[in-house]
Amino acid sequence: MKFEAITIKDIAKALGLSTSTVSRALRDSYEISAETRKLVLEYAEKLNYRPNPIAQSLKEKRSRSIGIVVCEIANNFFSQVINGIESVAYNKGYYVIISQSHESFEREVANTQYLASRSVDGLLVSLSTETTDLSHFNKLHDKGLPIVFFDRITEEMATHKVIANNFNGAYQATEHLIRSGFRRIAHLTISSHLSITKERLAGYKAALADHHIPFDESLVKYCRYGGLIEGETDAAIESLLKLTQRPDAIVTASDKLSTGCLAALARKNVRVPQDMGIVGFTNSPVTDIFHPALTCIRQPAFEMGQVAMEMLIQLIESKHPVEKFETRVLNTELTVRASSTRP
Amino acid sequence: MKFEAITIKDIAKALGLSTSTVSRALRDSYEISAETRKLVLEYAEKLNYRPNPIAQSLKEKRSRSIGIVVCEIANNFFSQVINGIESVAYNKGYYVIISQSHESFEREVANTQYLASRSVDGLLVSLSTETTDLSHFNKLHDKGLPIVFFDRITEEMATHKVIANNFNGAYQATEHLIRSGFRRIAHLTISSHLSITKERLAGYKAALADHHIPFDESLVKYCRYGGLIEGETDAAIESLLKLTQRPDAIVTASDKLSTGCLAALARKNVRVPQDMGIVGFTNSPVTDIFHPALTCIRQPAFEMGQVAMEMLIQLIESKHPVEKFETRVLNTELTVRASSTRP
DNA sequence: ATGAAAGCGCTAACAT
DNA sequence: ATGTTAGCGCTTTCAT
Repeated sequence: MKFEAITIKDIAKALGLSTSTVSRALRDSYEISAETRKLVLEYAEKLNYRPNPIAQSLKEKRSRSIGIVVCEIANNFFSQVINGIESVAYNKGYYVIISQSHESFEREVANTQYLASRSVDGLLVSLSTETTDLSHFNKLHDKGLPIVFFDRITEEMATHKVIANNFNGAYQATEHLIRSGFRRIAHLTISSHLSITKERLAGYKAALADHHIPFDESLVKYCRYGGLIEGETDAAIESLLKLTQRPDAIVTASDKLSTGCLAALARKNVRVPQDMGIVGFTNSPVTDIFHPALTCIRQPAFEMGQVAMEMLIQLIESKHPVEKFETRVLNTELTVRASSTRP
Repeated sequence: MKFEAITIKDIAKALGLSTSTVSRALRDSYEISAETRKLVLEYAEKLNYRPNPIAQSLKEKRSRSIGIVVCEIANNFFSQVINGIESVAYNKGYYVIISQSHESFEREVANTQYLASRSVDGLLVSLSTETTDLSHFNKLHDKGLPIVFFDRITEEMATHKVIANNFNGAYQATEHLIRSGFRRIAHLTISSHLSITKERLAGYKAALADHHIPFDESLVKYCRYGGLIEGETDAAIESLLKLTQRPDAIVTASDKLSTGCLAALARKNVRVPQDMGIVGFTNSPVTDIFHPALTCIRQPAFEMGQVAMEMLIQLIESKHPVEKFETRVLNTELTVRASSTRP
């Protein structure tokens, strides 16, 4: 009997009404007298009555809460996305439950299951790097659970999606390096089957092609766990530096890879930008105090969260099954700093 | 009828048993025949039956979930604490619901209320900078909801707490600057009534005193929102630089203040460490690539999360009301880098 | 060892 | 306009 919370029953008893009348008054039903409503509302207010969301969920099979499935919150990009999601959710009266997979497929599945069993009204998902099998999402989606994918999306499911313009971002980054005089540009990126990896790789290749620089497979290094694992980035950088034709610049595809790259190069006494130019995808708020200040591609993370949440609410609150799905593509932004400026 | 999830009823019907028998078999009650249990368990397994946690919560008034109340997750320290919490929670079968106050008292209250109404079994709390009134926690605590405070704690409530050794951390930071030859050391810190602020200020003062440096009130600058608000840090740094006796070093008390300070000084063309030494409290994983590399006091954030969660579980699972409370103090770690090294 | 039934807090169909 | 009642999925007391 932990919380002697006030229930509808208490109010009903005190006011000599039935629980249903109280419930209706609280829910602002039309078939209620103004008088009774006022009475109930005032009394409820006085007692600071709060409906028990658990009971509501059990009854209504909905919870006015949504689940987020991401790999990490200790990550500038994702924590900013989450803030965007929350800003919309808060205004619309939805609660947000965050879960982290730590890039583990197994954890992603477990989290998804848990969220579903908690009757979340919808899911906002960015896939883990290990995920190739989508059946845990597909099953729920088929049963009618609204899902919106963001950032790391999949083509296998027909639903709303939001991504940054990764192609353009990588294109811009690469082109900027080329225009700054770099010629042998490497690409340090994440797991090869993530959507963002493919999109960024394509942008990188396109920029090279448009500037008549031949694509060299050996200059693309994949970090399966995006630098999350100890030594992953160092190993990749090491192998780039060992190439007989060492690159003179790197486009890094994620937050952790960008910072990991700067750190690894510093350790190897490779000077940036003199010996190696860098442009990185990152949403770090402190790129300007890096050594050197990091030229970066920034994703509109907060906005992505907002858009994703709005799309999800649209799906949740739509009267009719939504048939037409949209993939919103948000622009990235290049900020030039010292790390890509040829001396 | 979103999730046609299998219920106990379905199993009962299919097996020609009553729901109570099925429930007992599932819960491994002693008063059940081995045969029936086996039958039920196998069938449940086959159908991939999952008990509905919402129904369980409603019934049992517990949820095997705990709530986290923090100001921000887009913060190295807190996201690391959360990871520590999760690591323990996951192993012990607890689910974690994270809420952010964004340093707003109102949001903190709303979040707390929501978590409580969601029947969380306990709360892990780090106070918002605006919070002075603790009645939202006190009411719940009085009703028996276990609460453990971490980092930004309160003396007003008798319960388990975990903090870093903020006094020592600040003492070490200050003493290190003194030993490095700095003499006029400022302290850039957070809201004055936060526990961490007081503890750190005391450590700072003690180090000055022990080294016979007079304490100067004008060298302590408070940022109400810990640098979360635009321009807050800049204004504080500005006012330090305007002093007729300008400081030659600063001890910064938080992540955002440390990075904000470096950025502000760079903008003002104040060279670090030549014109200004810096030691900062921060859990940023990238202090080594800052310009200059930042000497810092690191808090054992992950461990703090683990300890807090263990304490909370102890409270939750204790058969008898816990009477004896503990405040665990975890050691901080000073790492010396360029920002505090007199040239 | 098993079943029947009540009840957690709420909503809604069905009376009146 | 209001009350009665059933039921969401589960656990648990009380019968048998």
